[in-house]
Amino acid sequence: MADKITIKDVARLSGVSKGTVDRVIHNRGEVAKKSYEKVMKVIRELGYEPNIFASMLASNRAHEIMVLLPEWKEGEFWELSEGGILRGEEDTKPFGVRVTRVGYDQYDLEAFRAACDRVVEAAPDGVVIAPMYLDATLQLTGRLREKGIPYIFVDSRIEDDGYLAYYGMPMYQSGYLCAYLMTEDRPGRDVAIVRILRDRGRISDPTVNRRAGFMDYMAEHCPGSTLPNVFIDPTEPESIRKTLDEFFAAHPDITSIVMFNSRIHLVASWLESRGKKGFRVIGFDNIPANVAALKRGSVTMLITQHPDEQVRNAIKALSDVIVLKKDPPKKDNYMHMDVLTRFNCEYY
Amino acid sequence: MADKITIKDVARLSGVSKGTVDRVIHNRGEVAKKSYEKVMKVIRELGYEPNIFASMLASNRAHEIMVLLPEWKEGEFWELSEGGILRGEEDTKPFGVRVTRVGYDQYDLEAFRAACDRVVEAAPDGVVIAPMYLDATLQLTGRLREKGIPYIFVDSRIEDDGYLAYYGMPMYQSGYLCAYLMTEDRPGRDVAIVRILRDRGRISDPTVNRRAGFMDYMAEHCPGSTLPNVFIDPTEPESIRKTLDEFFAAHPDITSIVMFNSRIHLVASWLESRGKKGFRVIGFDNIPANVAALKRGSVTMLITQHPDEQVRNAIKALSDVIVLKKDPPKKDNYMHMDVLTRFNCEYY
DNA sequence: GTGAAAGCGCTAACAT
DNA sequence: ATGTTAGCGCTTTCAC
Repeated sequence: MADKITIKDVARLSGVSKGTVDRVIHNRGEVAKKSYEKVMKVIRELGYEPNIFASMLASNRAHEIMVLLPEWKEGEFWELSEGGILRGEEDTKPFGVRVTRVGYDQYDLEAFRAACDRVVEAAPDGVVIAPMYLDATLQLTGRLREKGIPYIFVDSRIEDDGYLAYYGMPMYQSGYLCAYLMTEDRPGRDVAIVRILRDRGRISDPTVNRRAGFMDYMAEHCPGSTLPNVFIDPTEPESIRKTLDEFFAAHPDITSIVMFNSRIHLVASWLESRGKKGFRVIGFDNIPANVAALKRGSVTMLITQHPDEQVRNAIKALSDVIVLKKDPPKKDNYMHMDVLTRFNCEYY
Repeated sequence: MADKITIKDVARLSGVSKGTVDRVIHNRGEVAKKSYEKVMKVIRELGYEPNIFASMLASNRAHEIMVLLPEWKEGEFWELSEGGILRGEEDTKPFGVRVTRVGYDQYDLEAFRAACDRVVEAAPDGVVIAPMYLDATLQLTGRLREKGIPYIFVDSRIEDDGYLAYYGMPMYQSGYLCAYLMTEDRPGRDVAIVRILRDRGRISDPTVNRRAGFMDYMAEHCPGSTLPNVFIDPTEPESIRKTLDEFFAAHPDITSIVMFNSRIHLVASWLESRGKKGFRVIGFDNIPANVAALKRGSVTMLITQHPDEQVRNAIKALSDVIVLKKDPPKKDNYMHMDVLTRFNCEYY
């Protein structure tokens, strides 16, 4: 093994027993201040590092990480996170970590609260949270902090400085990038912004910042372009057709289309059904329907967020802190924004 | 802990001692066929899984993974791999794995051979190889196989089916993608292909396939474009200027430039020195000079390969096999090709 | 060919 | 408040 210094050495050199050293290491109290300091000094001088194998073996204790994410139906955005849970599980299983999934209906505040209760009750060793409701999340994190349970945010982040880390996408930047990709090499054109009728309930629309980034880029670089909005209702396929028919009849010159959430495939379907070609269509997130449309050529580019990597990294980071007692990682981690086209989407 | 079945249980139920069970598990021989089968049967029935903590603790043995990569100067392509070594080291250190770097001059066959010898002599538990010379690499892998040492290729791969895995970029596809990005939305134009005078010695030019992908895409989608080549000598700044001056004087209409290796920054510098604007310039690899040019706007896009992730994944995969006795991973792993623009390059 | 036994370094319950 | 001790599950001599 790397280190030869054991708890026994520390005990001998500080003139106490192994038991006392163990108490010091784990802050279990019941130690005279004097011994405590003596032991700490020796540990520092010797550069003692505990042997996690021996530790795990002796304590014979499993750790649990809970992952609090929205439930999903097949093909939806949050399904992408599933792979991250699996990978996170694989990464940390050798350390005796069990990963438990707690789901909730993201449109139902009470469901979110109930899920939070389940988490607090289970008192795991760490929690990964995709925060959906501000107040409820704050209540949760408050209770976790009381219990000394570390938590990491993914997807979005709330104003709460007790979190161990955050893994997410720079939303504003993603909108800025999107505008660049839309207009680079075809400046001066108008762009249709397709939006959906506001989601019920969710406390805040995370795509607001993305839209802001887009608008800012356009204002700076393409001040002449107009950017009409059109609203569709994703739950009403019939109305989508009608709405888009009317909109594009009224704007016959527009050949650039953007959507800031993961529903660009709806636009792609409409374009295909109307036999429209030559559009530049950019959307977000590599959900299966979007990738399929990308491959068919009815979506030009997708900018992706990788909820799977966010979750995987979050689980790994928690495990490192809990099991290996590593120092907390970098707090705010902005993941890469990948540009997918039909010719590189296979590899994500 | 997850499993409650220990070697003791297995021993009891198969009517032998722990010692014998251990011999069976590790194929140490010295076991009567009869006992062997009995033990195996019980292991299977009980679903026994060894406790790696206990195992690591008792054997008290460190593992070593050697990483055989080209040496680099600051800012060069292979410097990017360094981060991957570090991350791989972090990932596997908790398992008692030591990662050792063995460098060689990639332009010197004898240096490569010497590095190979050093690896074989050290007899590590696993090796990561960026194969530079076909024959010498085959000799190395032959010797490793004799010793039962697993190895993983990164960057490129040679015809040798004994490798445990390969992590690399789909070169042909990357050229295809490159052509798409170059011509999408600006079809029909000519493209200048800047190449460097052939590298000394390296057995094969890995960008050959990339160029083939590019040419194929162009032939299929832009048959009218001509694609003149111009050769520069990266070691002679003065000659680069002269060569490009002459070339673009002779081709005044060309505003699209591509390079298939990591030297696109040389073109960017020339464009800047001549005050040329409005070019579409695409190159490969996010080495610092290229990223800087991207940010300055003199390179339009970079397609990146991520040698760091390749190396990191390779180290992790080896460690999993060596320490955790996991099944060998998926053999051929093609990494994502990322499209970098000035607005998302910060996040890689 | 096989079993017995002494650890590996740490934890935790129990003495003191 | 501190020392002692019996394991945790596996590996590895060493006898037989």
